[in-house]
This record gives sequence, structure tokens and C-alpha cells, in this order.
Amino acid sequence: MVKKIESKTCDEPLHERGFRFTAQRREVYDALMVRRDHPTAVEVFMRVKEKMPSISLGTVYNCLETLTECGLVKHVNLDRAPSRYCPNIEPHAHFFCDQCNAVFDVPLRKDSSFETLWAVPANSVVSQHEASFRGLCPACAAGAGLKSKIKNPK
Amino acid sequence: MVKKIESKTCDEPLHERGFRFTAQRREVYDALMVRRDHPTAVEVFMRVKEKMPSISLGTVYNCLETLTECGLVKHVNLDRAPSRYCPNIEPHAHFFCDQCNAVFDVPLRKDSSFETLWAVPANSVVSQHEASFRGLCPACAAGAGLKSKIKNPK
DNA sequence: GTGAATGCAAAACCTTTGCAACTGG
DNA sequence: CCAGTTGCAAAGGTTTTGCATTCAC
Repeated sequence: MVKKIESKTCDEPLHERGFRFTAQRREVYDALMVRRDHPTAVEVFMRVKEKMPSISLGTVYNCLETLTECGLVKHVNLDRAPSRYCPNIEPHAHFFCDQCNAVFDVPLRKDSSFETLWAVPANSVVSQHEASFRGLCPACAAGAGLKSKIKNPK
Repeated sequence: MVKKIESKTCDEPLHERGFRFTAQRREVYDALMVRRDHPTAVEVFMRVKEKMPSISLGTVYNCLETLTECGLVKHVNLDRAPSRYCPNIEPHAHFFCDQCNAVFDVPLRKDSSFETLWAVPANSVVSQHEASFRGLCPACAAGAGLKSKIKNPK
């Protein structure tokens, strides 16, 4: 059995679930994989439209939904903002920078459990855990610190 | 200085921030405090409408937004479902039961830090952390276990 | 009295759906 | 060939907005 180094394509997971491997699904998946910056559906649409001008926004939504069903992509939601999409299927949280609006993946520490942090009721069954952070990313935090020193030279 | 046992009203936090204490804001806040079951805006609207038939849905949204600004209420969002509202302002997560659709508060364990769970980048500034769980609540998990034993008597 | 808040309705917004035309396997 | 998928447009549901009227302070 040969172990694949990296899976850059989405044809097998689609076929395994009875979905067709269409050009639109390939382009949508590629758009997520090439720039892993958590775009919205409209941003994905604009990127794919450059290579495939005939694609429609509805199809982008459909493709993203199908890819999610296949476990290739995850929705990322914060508050009521439009959904963003992420091809990182490892367990992770998201960091939203309030200043530059970037979204970063936050890895789960190995050998840790959410039970050390949250008092989840005994005998409940957890099938999914989502977590997100808001604040300033390292770059913006450095800039903000600089600015506040200038503006408030205590 | 007299320490208040419990604050059941929202007039002071509103006044402190320059907002008026209107009958609608009081009723919306009371509706959240009386039954702490994380209702949607439409559910709050229906409950308040019984005591105050003239209230409009737009006003409920406005009141919820104002109460949120005053720190009396928090939005609760999961995926793209309608926002739910919660008058518990202690740090906590939420558990969504997939079977009975109830939403429970999950307390933060004392003396714990999210850094034990999540590898947040060094030098970032975290101003907000939100977490949610999906699964089966204890009651539904017990019922599901029963059912699966009957249906799949391995 | 005066500016803020309400009620109503319309708009804005993101996302889903219906259907004829097309296409992957 | 034919069920699954697309493109287009219209509908859906939640939330916000505009404005005349009302009300808290």
C-alpha cells in the first residue's frame, strides 16, 4: 500500500460518496487550497470566475456544500458575518483579527482535552467542538502597541 | 455602601451608557431573565408580545442590540442558524443538543486557561473567546443509548 | 420641550431553491 | 444515455434601515 504524500485533488472523496467530479468543484476546491485565507462564498466566486467566467454564485454555494459533506472543507462562522470556508480538516480553532480582519487557524495542542477548560455535563455526548478567538494578531498587536505609545506617552 | 443581592433590572446599566430605560427594553430583558433558554429574536418577540401587544420585531432587535452593548446580554450563534440571546454574562460556552434542540450553558472551569487547549500565537491579544459544543445532552444521550440497544441488540 | 426610541414597512443581505439546459461517467 | 449538476433567476428567512409618531427625561 502506497501512502500518498499529499492529496491536492478532491476527485476520490467525491466519487466515494457518489458525487461527480466536475470542473466547477475542482476549481472551487483549488481556490480554497491555493490561498488558505478563509474566503467567503462571494470571494471564492470572484476568484473562480477569473478562470471560469461562466460559473455562478449558486454553484459556488452548492460546490462548497458538497465539499463540506465530503469532509474536505469546513464552514467557519463568527457572529452573523457571512460564512467563511476552510480546507484545513485537522481539529483547530480560528483567530479573527479585529484590525486587519485576517482569519488564522489555531492548532489544538496535543494531549489536551476540552474538559480541562469547560465543565461539560457528565454523560453528555459531544460530537463537535468549535472555538474562536477575537483580538489583535501578532502583527497588529505590535503596531497597536507602537501607536498607543505615541498617542499616549504616559 | 450597600451591596445588592441581585440585579433583576437593567435601568442602571442603560442609564450609565446614556440609553433610556424604556418599557420595551425592560420587557425584552425580563423575557430573557425569566426563562433562560436562549431564545431567538422571534421567540423573544412572541413572548413579549403577550404582555405588550404593540411591540414590533424591529424593536426587539434594537432592544437586544442595546442590551448587548450594555453588557447585559450576549449573542449566541452556531453555524448560520438565527442568533439566540443569553443573559448570562459570566464566561461560558454553549452546548447544543442535536436531538431536543436545547441550548445549555457550559461553565468555564476555574483556574484554567484556553492556552492549555489552543496554541494561540504568541504576542497576539485575545479580547474574546467563544466556544460551542454539539451533541446529545445527558437526557437525550440516555434515551439514545436505550434506543440503540433495542434497535441494534449486538 | 427635545432628542432618543418606537412601530411599521421596506430594503438589504446571505443563502437556498426551482427548473430548463447541459454534461460526466 | 440519463441521473446528477449547472446557470440563472426568483424566493426564503433573518436582520437592518428610514421615517413619522411617540415618549423618557
